[in-house]
Amino acid sequence: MQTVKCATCLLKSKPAQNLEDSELAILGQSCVETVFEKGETIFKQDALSSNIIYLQTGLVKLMIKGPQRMQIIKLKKAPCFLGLPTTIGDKINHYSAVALEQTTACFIDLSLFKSLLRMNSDFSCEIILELCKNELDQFNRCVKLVQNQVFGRLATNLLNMANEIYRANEFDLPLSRNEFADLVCSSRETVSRLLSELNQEGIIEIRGKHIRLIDLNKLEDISRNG
Amino acid sequence: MQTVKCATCLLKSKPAQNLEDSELAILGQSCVETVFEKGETIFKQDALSSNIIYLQTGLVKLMIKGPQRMQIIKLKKAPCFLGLPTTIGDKINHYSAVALEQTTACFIDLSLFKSLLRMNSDFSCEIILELCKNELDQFNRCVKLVQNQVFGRLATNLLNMANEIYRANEFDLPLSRNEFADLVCSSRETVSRLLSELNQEGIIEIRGKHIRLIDLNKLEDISRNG
DNA sequence: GTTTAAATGTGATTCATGTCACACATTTAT
DNA sequence: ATAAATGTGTGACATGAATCACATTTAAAC
Repeated sequence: MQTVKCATCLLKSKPAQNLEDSELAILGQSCVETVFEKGETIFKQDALSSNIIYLQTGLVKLMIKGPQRMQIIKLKKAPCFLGLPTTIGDKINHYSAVALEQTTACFIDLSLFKSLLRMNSDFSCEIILELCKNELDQFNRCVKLVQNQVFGRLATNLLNMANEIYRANEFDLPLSRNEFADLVCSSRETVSRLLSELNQEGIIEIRGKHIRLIDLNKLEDISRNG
Repeated sequence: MQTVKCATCLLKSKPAQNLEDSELAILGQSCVETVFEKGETIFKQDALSSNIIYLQTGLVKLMIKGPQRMQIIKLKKAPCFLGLPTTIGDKINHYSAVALEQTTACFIDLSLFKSLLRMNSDFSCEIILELCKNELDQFNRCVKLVQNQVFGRLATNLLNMANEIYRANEFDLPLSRNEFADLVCSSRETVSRLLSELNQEGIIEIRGKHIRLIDLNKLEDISRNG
C-alpha cells in the first residue's frame, strides 16, 4: 500500500514530520517512486516541471548552465526535498539534478504539495526554515568563492563531504576531477595539481577516486584562510 | 493610530496583501517604525536579533564578513522584508544591513511574525515564493560571479540599478567606488579603471557619482559575455 | 577660507590560475 | 583482445586582476 510507504519514508525529512496521517495518506496517492542510476538526470534545466521531488536515498548534484560552462551549485544528500526553488515560482526548471549514485526519488505533484503547505502550518514553517538556511548557506558559499582561492575552496569541499555527506574521513569521491572542478569553480588541471600537492604534503591521501583526509586541522586551516 | 498605519503601509508588499484586517491590527500593535539616515546600521552581523524588518521606504545594502574583507551580497529596495533568512533560523544575524539613503523600517517581533505565518497560509505561501526566488537569484549571481570577469559583473550591476532600483538610465550611484567593488567582488582600483574605460568608449557617461547609461545594447552584451 | 581627511584615478609590478599541449592510464565498445 | 574513447597528471605559457605606490580631486572639519 502506498499510504504506508509514504508514512514510513517521508517521515525522515524534518518538515514532513509535522504531517498528520491523513495528510500523508493524501500524499501517498499521488506520489510516484522512481529509481535513478548513477549519471541519470532527475530533472533538467529549461524543461517544464510540475513536481517537487523528495529524495529518499542517494546523492545528487545540482547543476546550472553558465555563460561558459556547466557549474555544480551544490550536492544534495537524501533525505531532502529537491526543486522547491526551481518549481514553485514558475513551472520551468532553472537548474538540473543528476544522480551521483543510485538514488530513489519520489515525485510529488506540485499542486498537492502546495495544498499541504496550506493545510499544515507546521509543515510550511519548517519549509520556510529550510529555505532560509539554504539562502544563508548560499551567501556564505558566495563569499568563500570570491575571497578564498582554489586551495581553500578545495579544502572546504573535502571537509564538507567528510562531515556532511559521508560522515567519515575516508571515502570515494563521487565526482570526476572535471566535476570537482565545476564544484569548486576551477579547472580540471588546477584541481588535479592541488590534490597532488595536498597528497605530497601528507594532508590527504589519494588513490584515484579514493580519498582519505589525514591532517584535519591543516585542512580546516586551509579552508578558512586559503 | 498605529493600526491604520500598518494597514496602509504594509500592504505594499506582496505577501502582506494576503493579511486580513484583524491580522494587520495585531501587527500594528507591536510594530515599531524607525527612520535610518544614510550610513546607519539597521542590524549588525553577529548581534542578537528577534525582529523581522519591513522596509517601508529607502535602499539598503546587505553585507557579510568574509575571511578577508566585507562583501555586499545584495542591495534591497523598499518595499520588502529584510532579515528573514538571518533571523528565522537561529537568533543571530548572519549579515548586516546598512542604509544607503534615508530609510524607514518597521521592526516586527519575530514570534508575532511566526504566528502570522501560521494563521494565514496565503501569507506564508507568498513568503515561501519570495524565498525561492531569492535562492534562484543567488544561484545565478554565483554563476555569473565565477564565469564572467569583472567587466561583465560591473555591467550587470549597472543595468540592475537602472532597471530594478531607479527605473531610469540616469541616476546617482548610491555606493562609493570601494562599496561598488565590494558588490561586484573586485577591488576599488579595478572598478575605477573599468568605469573610466566604459566612459571613454562612450558606453556610459560618468561624473563623480552621477552616471548615465548610454549604449544599453553594448552594456547588455558585456553583461552577458564579459 | 584654510586645513585635514577621505575618496578617487592611474601607472608599474606581481601572482594565481586558466589555457594549451601532450603523455599516460583507465574504461567501454567492438 | 584490440581499438576507441574518455579521464587524469604535469609542464610551459599567457593573462586578468589584485596589490602597491603615489598624484589628484572632493568632502568635511575647524
